[in-house]
Amino acid sequence: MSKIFIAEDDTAILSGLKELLVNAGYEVACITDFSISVKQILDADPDLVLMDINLPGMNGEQILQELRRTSNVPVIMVTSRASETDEVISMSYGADDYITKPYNPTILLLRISAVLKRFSRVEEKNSYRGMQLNTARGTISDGDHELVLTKNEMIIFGQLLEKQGEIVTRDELMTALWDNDEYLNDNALTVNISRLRAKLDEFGCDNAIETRKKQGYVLI
Amino acid sequence: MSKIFIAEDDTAILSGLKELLVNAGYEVACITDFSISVKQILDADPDLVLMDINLPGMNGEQILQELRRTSNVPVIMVTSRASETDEVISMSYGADDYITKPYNPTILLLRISAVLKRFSRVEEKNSYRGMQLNTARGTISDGDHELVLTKNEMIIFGQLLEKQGEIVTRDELMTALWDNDEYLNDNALTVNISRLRAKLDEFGCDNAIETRKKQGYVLI
DNA sequence: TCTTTATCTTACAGTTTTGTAATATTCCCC
DNA sequence: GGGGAATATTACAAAACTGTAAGATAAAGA
Repeated sequence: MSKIFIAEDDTAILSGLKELLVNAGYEVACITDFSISVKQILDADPDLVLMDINLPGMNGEQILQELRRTSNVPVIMVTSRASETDEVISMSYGADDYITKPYNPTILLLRISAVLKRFSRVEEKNSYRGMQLNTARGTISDGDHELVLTKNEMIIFGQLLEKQGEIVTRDELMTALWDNDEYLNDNALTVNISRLRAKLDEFGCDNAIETRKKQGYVLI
Repeated sequence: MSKIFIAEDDTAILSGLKELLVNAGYEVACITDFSISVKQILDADPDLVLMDINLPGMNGEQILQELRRTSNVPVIMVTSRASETDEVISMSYGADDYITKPYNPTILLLRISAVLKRFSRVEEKNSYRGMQLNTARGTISDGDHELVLTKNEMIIFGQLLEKQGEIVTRDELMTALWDNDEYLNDNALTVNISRLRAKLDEFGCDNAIETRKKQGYVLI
């Protein structure tokens, strides 16, 4: 369930939005007092922010600019401006979509779902069987345990994950591993695959990598 | 300079778009014959795709769906449909924005620039001083040479890069490195920083990491 | 079924990575 | 400017990583 933060000071509009989103199955957080701060948003750690461009004190564009310094959370701007150009300008500040008031509930929900889907598309590349892949740390974790992969294992797993369900040839893997400039024993890859499999098995991911003889490997 | 692929079969519209985009400083690629295929787009390797939703043979939504199986390249759909809902539905297929015909040139350019900016925001996190950081491979490359970092070096560099220009405390770094469950010699971090610095220096990035005594480190 | 070829496993050794300790240097604060 | 804490450097040894080789399986084709 995705959490949506609503940055809106008009209580009537706010409660309308809240009801709409809760009924659509979202978790909703909103500003607690009548001044919005970036800290409030960051603390709530939402999956998406719905922000009125006209907020008391600071305007939405400023908030957005400040938010963008530390976060990439998707933001949809709610604007009452008539000019299309103004809307696009607000997007150039880093918003991901915008919608004009008065908004059509169905369209708002569709836009929210589109933005969330677009983002999960970018991020889901880093997950496998519900586990999180942390490329910078070279680990896979399922919340409880963490599997540490070596550099070679990471490269192989990364290649396989990028094309999960599809065949990755041995050549592709060897190029990714050794850049082909130094030709290594053809078996080196086999050994590395074997080691990765052993680790994945031990971690509970049995038979994650399937061999397609004469073709390559597939991450199931 | 960003490369934009135009998937449009109407030659009049196509040449109009082409002129507009080239004048705006973009590099333009387009379909060569009158059937568009996903392969054509992938081969051109564009930074953004501008696609008419009504294409001969296959419709734009199908192309988009197929494209999305192997690529995350941003796509703007050009649609002539009147209903806002239809537009949003096309977005739910994985488009990143849409625009209705007849389009306003200024708005089209603004949208293109917004989408490109949004994407570079997601991706630029992985670059430093014009060099590309490849977390999966554990390397930094400037096109010519490649610097191979060890796991520890990668973790430290990753943390610093994520907050480039801001102070990262020693505690944060130690948590990232060792998760605090095993308390290590406080000096272990210092040594690892020292090693990372040596490598960066050797690679030509002199004084990339500044010490802020009693506060932490900053990646310049 | 038999042969051939692709892939797998295991053990080993060279190399790299990494934490420790001892010592040196830097910089804050009085 | 000097004492002292924070940070750096260096050398070393243990641990982890990785390619090689030799032999074991497994699958495809005849």
